Amino acid sequence: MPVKASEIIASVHTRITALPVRRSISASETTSDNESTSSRGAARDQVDTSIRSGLLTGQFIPGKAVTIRGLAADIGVSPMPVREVLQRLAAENALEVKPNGRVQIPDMTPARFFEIYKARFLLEPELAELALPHLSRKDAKELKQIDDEIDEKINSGDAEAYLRLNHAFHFHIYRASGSKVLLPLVDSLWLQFAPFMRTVYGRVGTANLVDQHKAAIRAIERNDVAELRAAITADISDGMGILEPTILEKSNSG
Amino acid sequence: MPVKASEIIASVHTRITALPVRRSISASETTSDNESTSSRGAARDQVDTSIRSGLLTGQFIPGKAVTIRGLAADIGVSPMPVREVLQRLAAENALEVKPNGRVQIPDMTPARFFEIYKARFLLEPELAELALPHLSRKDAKELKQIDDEIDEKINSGDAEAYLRLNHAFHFHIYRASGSKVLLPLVDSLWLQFAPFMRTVYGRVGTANLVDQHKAAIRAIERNDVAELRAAITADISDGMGILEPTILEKSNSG
DNA sequence: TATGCCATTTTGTGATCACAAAATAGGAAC
DNA sequence: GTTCCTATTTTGTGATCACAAAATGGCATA
Repeated sequence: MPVKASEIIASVHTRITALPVRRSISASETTSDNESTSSRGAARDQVDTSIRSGLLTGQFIPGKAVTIRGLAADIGVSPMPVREVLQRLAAENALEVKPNGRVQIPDMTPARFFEIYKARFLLEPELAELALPHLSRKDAKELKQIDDEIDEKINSGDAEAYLRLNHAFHFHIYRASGSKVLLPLVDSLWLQFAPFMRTVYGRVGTANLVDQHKAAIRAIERNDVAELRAAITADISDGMGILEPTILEKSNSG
Repeated sequence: MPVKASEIIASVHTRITALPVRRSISASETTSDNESTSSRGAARDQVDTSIRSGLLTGQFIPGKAVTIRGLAADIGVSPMPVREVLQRLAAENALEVKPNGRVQIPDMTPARFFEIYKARFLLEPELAELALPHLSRKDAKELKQIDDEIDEKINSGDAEAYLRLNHAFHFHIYRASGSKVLLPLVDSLWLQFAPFMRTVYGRVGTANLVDQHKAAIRAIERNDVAELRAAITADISDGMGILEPTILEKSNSG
C-alpha cells in the first residue's frame, strides 16, 4: 500500500456525499499544495485520500449505498480511478460489495463489533510496543498537542474533528513502528468501525468521552513498554465500551 | 511457469478486437470459495481466483514484476478486470505497487517475516477458538482426509500440492468460524508469506516437514479449546521455524 | 570492450463507449 | 387504495483508445 496516501488527511476533502456535478476538472487550479499534480496515479491517490478520510470522519452512513459515478462526479474525475479505489477499500473490508455489484458501507453487527474489538485488543498493543523505540520526546510533544486539541473538540462537541484527531493520535504512534504488516491490518480495522463510531457519537454526543491518551504520553516519555501497552489497551476498552450499548440495543430492535 | 505464455495468446488477443469475452480457463482451479459465477463480475472473479491460487501455490516469484496486459492475455480477458484485482491484492499486501506503477510480489525481509509470524500467533488461535463450536465430527473426518493427502504429498515431494492442501486444512477450520473480520486478516497474512514459502520449499524440499494437524484434529474431536489453540500455535511455530533460517541467511548475504 | 545516448517498445493510467442487469417510476387493472 | 406490470433511468462491468512515463534495445563513441 502506498503510504503517502494515509499521511495527508482531510485536506482536499470537504464533503463527499454532496450535490451532483458542481465541480469541473480543476486539477490544475488547486495546485497550491498538491504534491503530485501530474504524477503517476495522481487521480487515484486523490480519490483514495478523499474516500478514506471520508470514512474515518464519518461522512458515510452505514447501510447507505455509494455509486461509482456519483463519487466520480463529486470528486471531479472519471469513474475509472473510483472503480479501482472502491475495489481496494472493499478488499480492506471498509466497503462491502453486494452480489449485484452495488457498494455500500457495511452494517455493524454484534459479531462484527466484538471481532473488531478482539482484533484491536490483540494487535494495537503489539504495534505500540514496536513503535516505542522509535518514539522521541518530540513525538511525545506532538502527541500532547494533538491530545489537547482532542479535549477541545470534545468540549465543543465536534464529533467529526474528534474522530479525525483520535485517529491521528493513535496512528502517529503506530506509524512510528515502521510496520509493514501489523499497521495495514490495524488500518483496516479502523476503517471498519469508524463509520459506526460516527453514527453513535452523532447520537449520544461527545460529552462523556474519556481516553487514556495522557497515560500513553506519559508511558512514551518514560519509555515504559508495559505502561504503554496498558494505556492502549485501556483506551481501546474505553472507546469501544461507549459503542457497545448501541450495538447491543440495535441487535435487539433489529 | 510464472507468466510467460503471453506470446501465443497475445497475438490472438490483439486480433479479436470486436469479439465478446473469451471464457478459456487456463489457470488452476484449486480454490473452493467460488459459489456464484453468474454473469455479473464473472471475469473479475475468474481473474481473482486465478491469481489468488497462483499466489498461494507459489506460481509467482517474490521480486518478480507482473504486468497487467500479460496477466490479462494469460487468463484471456481484457486488462480491465485485471487492474481491479491487482488493486485488491495490493490492498491486502499480497502485491506491492511500486512508485512507478509496476506491480510485483513483495520481497521477504526479516522484519516483515517476524511481523507476519507475530500476527499469525495472535490471530489464528483466536480464529480457531471461534470456529471450534461450529466444527462437527464430519469436519474432523474431512480434515483427517486432507491431512492424509498432505502426508502423501510430503513423501512424494510435491511442494505445490502441499502448499495448497496445507492452506485448505487451516482454512477449513478458520472458515467454519463464520468470521467477517479476523478471517480476512488471516487471509491477507497467508497471501503474504505463501510465495516466500514456495521458494524455500523448492530449495530445501518437503522431506523434513512436520505439522500439528493430527493434534488439531484430536482437539476438534474432543471439543477441547485449549488443545486446539495449542495445536495451532505449535503448527505455526513449526511451519515458520522452517522458513526462519532462510530469511536470516538471506539478510546476511543481501 | 565498456559506456553513454537515443529511438523503439512496453506499460500503467485515465477517459469514454457499449451493453446488460438492476433499480426506479409510472400507469393500468382490479 | 392496492398491486402488478412495463417503460425508463441508473448503474456496474468489460473493452478499447489515447497519452505519457518508464523500460528496453541498439548504436555510436571513447
